[in-house]
Amino acid sequence: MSRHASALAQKGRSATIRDVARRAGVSTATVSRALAAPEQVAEPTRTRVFAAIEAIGYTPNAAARSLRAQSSKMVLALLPGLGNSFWNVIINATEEVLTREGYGVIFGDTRNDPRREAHYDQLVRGGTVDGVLLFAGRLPREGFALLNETIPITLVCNEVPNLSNLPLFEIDNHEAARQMTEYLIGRGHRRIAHIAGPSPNPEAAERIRGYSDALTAAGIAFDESLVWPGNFSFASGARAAERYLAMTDRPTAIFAASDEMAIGCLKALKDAGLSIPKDVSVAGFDGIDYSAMYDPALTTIIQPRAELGRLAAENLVRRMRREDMSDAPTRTRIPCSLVVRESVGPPPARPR
Amino acid sequence: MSRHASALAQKGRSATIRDVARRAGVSTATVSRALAAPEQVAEPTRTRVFAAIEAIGYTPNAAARSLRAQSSKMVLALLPGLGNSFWNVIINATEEVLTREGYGVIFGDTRNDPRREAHYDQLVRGGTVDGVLLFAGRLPREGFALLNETIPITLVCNEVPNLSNLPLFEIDNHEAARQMTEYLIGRGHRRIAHIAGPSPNPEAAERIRGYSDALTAAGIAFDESLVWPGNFSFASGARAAERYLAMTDRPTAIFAASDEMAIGCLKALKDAGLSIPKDVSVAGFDGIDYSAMYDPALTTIIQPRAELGRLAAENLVRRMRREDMSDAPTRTRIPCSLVVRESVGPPPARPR
DNA sequence: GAATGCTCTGTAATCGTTTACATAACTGTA
DNA sequence: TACAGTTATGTAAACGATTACAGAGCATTC
Repeated sequence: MSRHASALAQKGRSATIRDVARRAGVSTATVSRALAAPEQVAEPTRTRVFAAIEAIGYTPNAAARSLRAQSSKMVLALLPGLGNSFWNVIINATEEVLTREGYGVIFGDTRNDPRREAHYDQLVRGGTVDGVLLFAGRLPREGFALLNETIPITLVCNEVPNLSNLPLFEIDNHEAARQMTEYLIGRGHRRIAHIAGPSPNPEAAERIRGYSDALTAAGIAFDESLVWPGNFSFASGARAAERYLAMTDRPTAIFAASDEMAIGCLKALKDAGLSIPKDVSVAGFDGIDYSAMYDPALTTIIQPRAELGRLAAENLVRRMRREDMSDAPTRTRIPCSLVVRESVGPPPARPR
Repeated sequence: MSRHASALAQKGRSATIRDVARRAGVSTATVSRALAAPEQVAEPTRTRVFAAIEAIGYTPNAAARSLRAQSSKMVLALLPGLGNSFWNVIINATEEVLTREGYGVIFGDTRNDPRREAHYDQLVRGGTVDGVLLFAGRLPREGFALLNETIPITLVCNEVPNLSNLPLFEIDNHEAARQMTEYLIGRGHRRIAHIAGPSPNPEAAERIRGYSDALTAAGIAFDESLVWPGNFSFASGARAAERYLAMTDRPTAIFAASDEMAIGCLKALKDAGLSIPKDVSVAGFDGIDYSAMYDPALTTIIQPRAELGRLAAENLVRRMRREDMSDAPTRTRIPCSLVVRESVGPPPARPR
């Protein structure tokens, strides 16, 4: 017996269910059952089986299991940029939930590259994954094979135009942006600029709408020239700062659609010798970890990122397990909060 | 024919190699060969096969392929904390390389949790992955089944005590820390504190050694009470700041073993009313994106993170492909650079 | 004592590929 | 013409699990 085990080890081949069955003196069916439904096998047999498993050091082969069971217990999480710190917490939370529920997670990033898109497409169509968590705003060309609805897909923080019938978890971007703008107005600002997110992004558009609606509600005319383009990056925040500095009739507050842009802008402003919030107020959006560490600490909207990730993952799990077959296009909006810190103050007294 | 295809679609079953073979009027072997080694199948046949594949929309089943080929084309990347911004760039680079080379990546985080460790252990032993990229400093208990050397493992930025015979890619932490300390001394500092990394971490220890060696070389006595504990987090940097503020005989410079600790410290110092670098200098380590955006911008050591990730991934790929069978324990040290920014200045003039 | 039901286990088909081996159809050469 | 050497294809056996079905053994019921 032990000679056999060592022979296995030498061949580099790992133990199979047959080896376990042989050692325990039962059939492979019994071993399989002992693992999947222990209550169905008699106590003495079960003990023998587990002893054999332990002795041989057996782990079921995932490929064989997937093949037979037609399910891989794997999930694909597709992000727009793996390196962005906004996603950190969400990634963590989803990984947490999925691992707990017995799923592995494959993280991916298409970057608009057709070859990468094809790669992830294969993963879906080849049955490597049982479900997809879509963080990426843009869908691989032709909408992926995903659309065939072969496996469940859940959207997180990113509405996807051609996938409007899928469950989506996000905050109310319109409301949050409205709230922040209202707050700025409340502090006395009337000329407020907005550094927007990338234009094809529906969430960015919602934030612009919230900003604009708040202005209108306060009787302030929406001025399109105060909406500056951005793409959520530091660099685009810095570009917005340049724009600001070049102006003669400067706004008294700048509301960025992401913390990274706010910080990029802040840094450029400070480098130009301005003092925040004395000379100009800056507000962010997202509530990434750094927003609290910056000096001045950023007044921003805190997205409950962990909760978003958790809920989306749980939704996906339920659907992969067919527990939740309601295919109603549920759009779940998690409440988020405005946190007042140091980067926003009253507008500077106007020199007359 | 098309009735058949739609029948398939209706059953929800995806097309198999048999369907392709039937449609193209060849055997499954030929289809398989057309895919794996096109030059082995005659031109007209090949065209027919590809036409059939296209028409049916066939993608090989990954589980079946893995089972038969005994390899999954998947890699497990184990990190200490998925959400840490130090890893972002490295994650990106490894994902980039591995995807390009036709591998999928599963990112994981054990968090010292036995259940999670077991989960990842299964992944390795069950053949879900062909190789492991180990970013985590600590190995799952008992050293994982990994140690059986069934599949290649490559270490990144983290020496693992019981895995000293594996290829490792990192910077020269001792040299980098020595260099930074030397720089601080060069700016006139003689009383320099060090916020250390977590104590079991070999890299953290190397940095302490570099710091200490530089002091000694400059004829400054190493003072153990100036080495403060930390764990690479903002919070531990802030705790170090408290310690500093409570001192009567304060050091003139603080050298943190990570940028996050430096920033946490900086923020606490500034909140206490100190001005950096006028009142005290602060240096970081790592060169994360935020280090350049902070105010003052952080003088730090820039780790070539993308290169580290790329090299490690390429090394792993070679070994998974058996192209590089040299099992020599190669420790590759990538050079890194000190970048001078704003957070370090000369020591303040001493009041006498 | 036969019929019925229950619990436990085994037999063998199946999942969808890959690939060793066999075969067939050529080409070229002696 | 026969034989060897190519080249292109097919046949069928794996890979390692799960599971429908069947059967054995035993207790219960009429």
